[in-house]
Amino acid sequence: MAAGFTPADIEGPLYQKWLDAGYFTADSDSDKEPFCIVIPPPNVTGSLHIGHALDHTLQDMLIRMKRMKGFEALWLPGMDHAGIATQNAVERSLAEEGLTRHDLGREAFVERVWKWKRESGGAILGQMKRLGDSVDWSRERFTMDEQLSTVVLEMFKRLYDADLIYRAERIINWCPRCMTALSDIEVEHSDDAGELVSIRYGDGEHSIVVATTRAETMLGDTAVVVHPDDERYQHMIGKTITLPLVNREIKIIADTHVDPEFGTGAVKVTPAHDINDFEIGVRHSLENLVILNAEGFVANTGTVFDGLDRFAARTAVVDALRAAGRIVAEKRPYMHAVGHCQRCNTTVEPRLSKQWFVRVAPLAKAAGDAVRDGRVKIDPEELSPRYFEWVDNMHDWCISRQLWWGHRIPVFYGPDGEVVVCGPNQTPPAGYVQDEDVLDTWFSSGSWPFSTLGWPEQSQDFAKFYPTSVLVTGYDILFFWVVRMMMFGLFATDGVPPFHTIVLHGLVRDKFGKKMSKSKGNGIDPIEFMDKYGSDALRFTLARGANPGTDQALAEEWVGGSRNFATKLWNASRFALMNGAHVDGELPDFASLNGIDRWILTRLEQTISSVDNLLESYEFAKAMELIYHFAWDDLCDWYLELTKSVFAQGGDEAEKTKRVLGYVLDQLLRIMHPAMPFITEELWCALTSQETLVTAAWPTPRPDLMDESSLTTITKVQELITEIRRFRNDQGIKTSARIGAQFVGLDGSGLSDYESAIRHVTRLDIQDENFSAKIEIEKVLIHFDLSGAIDVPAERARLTKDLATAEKDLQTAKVKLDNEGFMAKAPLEVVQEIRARYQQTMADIERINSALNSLPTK
RNA sequence: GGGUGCUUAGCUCAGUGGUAGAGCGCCUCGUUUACACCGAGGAUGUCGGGGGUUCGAAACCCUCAGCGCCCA
Repeated sequence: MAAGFTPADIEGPLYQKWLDAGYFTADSDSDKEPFCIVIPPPNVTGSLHIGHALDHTLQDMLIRMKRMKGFEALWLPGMDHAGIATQNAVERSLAEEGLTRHDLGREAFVERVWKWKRESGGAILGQMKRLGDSVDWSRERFTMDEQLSTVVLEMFKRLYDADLIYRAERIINWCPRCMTALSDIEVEHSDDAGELVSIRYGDGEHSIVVATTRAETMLGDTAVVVHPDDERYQHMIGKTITLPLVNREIKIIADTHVDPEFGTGAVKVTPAHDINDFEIGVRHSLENLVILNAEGFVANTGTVFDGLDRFAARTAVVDALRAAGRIVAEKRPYMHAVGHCQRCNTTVEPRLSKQWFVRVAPLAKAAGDAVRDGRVKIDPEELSPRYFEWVDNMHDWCISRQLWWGHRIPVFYGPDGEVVVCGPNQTPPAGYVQDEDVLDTWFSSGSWPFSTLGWPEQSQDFAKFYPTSVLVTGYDILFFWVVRMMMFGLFATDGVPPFHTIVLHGLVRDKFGKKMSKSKGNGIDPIEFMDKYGSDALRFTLARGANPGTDQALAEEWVGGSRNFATKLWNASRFALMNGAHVDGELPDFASLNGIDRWILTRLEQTISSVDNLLESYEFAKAMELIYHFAWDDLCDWYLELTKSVFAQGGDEAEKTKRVLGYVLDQLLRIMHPAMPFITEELWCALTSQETLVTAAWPTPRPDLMDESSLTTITKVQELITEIRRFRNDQGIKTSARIGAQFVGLDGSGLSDYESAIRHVTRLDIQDENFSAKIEIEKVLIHFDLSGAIDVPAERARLTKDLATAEKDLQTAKVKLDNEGFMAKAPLEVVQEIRARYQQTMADIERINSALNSLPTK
């Protein structure tokens, strides 16, 4: 084994070895119980960011553990085609050649996108290999694959036939730059500085003041609305008023939707450009005037503003109103929520247009019920209100996208407006023309858990692995994707939810807990960290920070710390092998082992059992914490140190310890493997001379290897050693200096078996002399050979400090025991514990006092 | 505006009724053949403020303050 651990030397070759051996390839023919996770498909244009690294680490941990537990484990990889993002990317490269997609035409453009995908898409797949993802590459899927595209047709047809897809003229979110409709979730809201302008409509008695942040929309106003009970406007309801600049008469209507307390209590209504106004318009049969074209320019108003873009028009309209004396108030900046296109950040325009929609009410209800009645669990449970809030209030889903890259809507229009929807293998009547638009990307990724497994065919994969087991993703895409999979899965497979558990993790933030963003420049590149510290270190750091459903801060130092941990494990294994640790068959008879061996085996059993429980309940951080402390504290700091004297003495005792050490490492590496697959594989193969840890068995409980009493005994040994070290430290004795000492009373403490181990780690030699310095540590009297040079003040300070601590503890216990309420009402168990603590502390105080009194006075 | 979290050591975070914890950082000492990416020892908290429940509260309830997220 190399003296130092260099991740880069082992990671690539090990991953290749795993691929060559086919360990990750699932067998749908096997008798093993299935365990399946489908990957949240990353965007084909994307690369691995730190959020993926976290998401994949957790999924890989579950998959690797289940594989070791003997499940037929399938982790299915793939990507989505990211309609808008991909089309944007290819259009950008076309623009460099001075071309637009229209120059190429639809067919050539789509071919161009495929070419781009082959050459530049899917960079993330190689990065997943760096991370060690144990995905089944033979089953890799892409949402634009032929099979998955067929599923899209099938789903569209079935939903349409079930009256769950319809076409309608509605207000949708329109991106004037991407030139397409967006669904609600593709719009991000932020509080922006805008303006609030109050405008007087009408004159004198017959006038009303309305306020707006979008003055240009007044060109499309078709009404002013007030609350029916608002006394200020009673005389005007039902009349008309003249719209300034346009000189059009618009109605004054009453609707309870208006909040009379807000502003003037009167609201201008632009039904074609605002969702709330649209709904009012429907209730009152108002005319919808579209005053902006697809590019966001004012059009068809017959005013001087035609041809201005919407922001220029806003200024121009306000100027014109001001000139006409119609501006009552102007407030700038006025902070208000503005929607932006998720992909290009352009301000989204609510726009009336004809689109295809999914009628979500019944689907969303089914998705909500599946969680409500417990068929699907959300972990952690505290996040389910967010899920319910969404599914219970979901609006119909606009699925049309005015793009060329994606699944073209399988609807054909006849010469007389007939509508025909074609499923797979169906062709439209002659002369019918297909809808120009494509479907939202989420429409295909909503089918991901079953489309990737071969549905609607009863394929072997589908039969074996559907429903999948758990879905692991960030809580931030609960609405984007998880809800859609739930709706589609329940619909497509007759009420079978696509997974039984949804595991939600949080976001990775910077070291100060701030959200990472391009503008702040505080982003973290996982590849850089893998280069510097190794994949295992990054994975362990992320897993250790993954408390259920909560965000985690990540700093380079933390990853460095995990690298240190990996190195520690490497060195400990090297030490073990150098000392002949090995694994061969069963352990020596447990009862014949010394207390130190029994202790480490007991601690190992406890650790295995807790780690298993924690991983099974998705408590990744806590599991990693236990592993870290068992490996570093129990194994390295104590067990390896205490066994050094055993190895030094050799003989039968040492032979047994070699086997125990080998066993402990073997088991530890197994439970660490899901989190740190590379280093554990390397070390385990060196230790056991076996082929791979990837398919080795996960540890099962071994109550026969537990001895609770060893915990108490070794804790006493540890306390004694710590006290001796403290004494040496306070006395200024060098760690390396060997000094003479005699132990008196080890027998009485039941620690005589450990004398040589204690002497070894505390570097105390036996000398058959009478020493002047006598120090009592714990209950053991230790005579030190300090050549008469004991540092009395230092020792007095040490003991005085101990005394103060003990007295404080005594006081705390005494207060409780003197409290009648406590004695009467506290559980007997607790009372006994406090009583024992009281007696122990009394004894300590006595001991310390006696030690203080025996110190020389000068 | 509606919902929902959070506030514990210098920093980032665990801790759902019984003597306040971890990692990193900090201080002192140290090359004792696994490891200086290390070892040994040490310091550090009116658990956001105020009330209440309880024998006992960081934890449960009320309230105030500050910060965050989601949805309007």
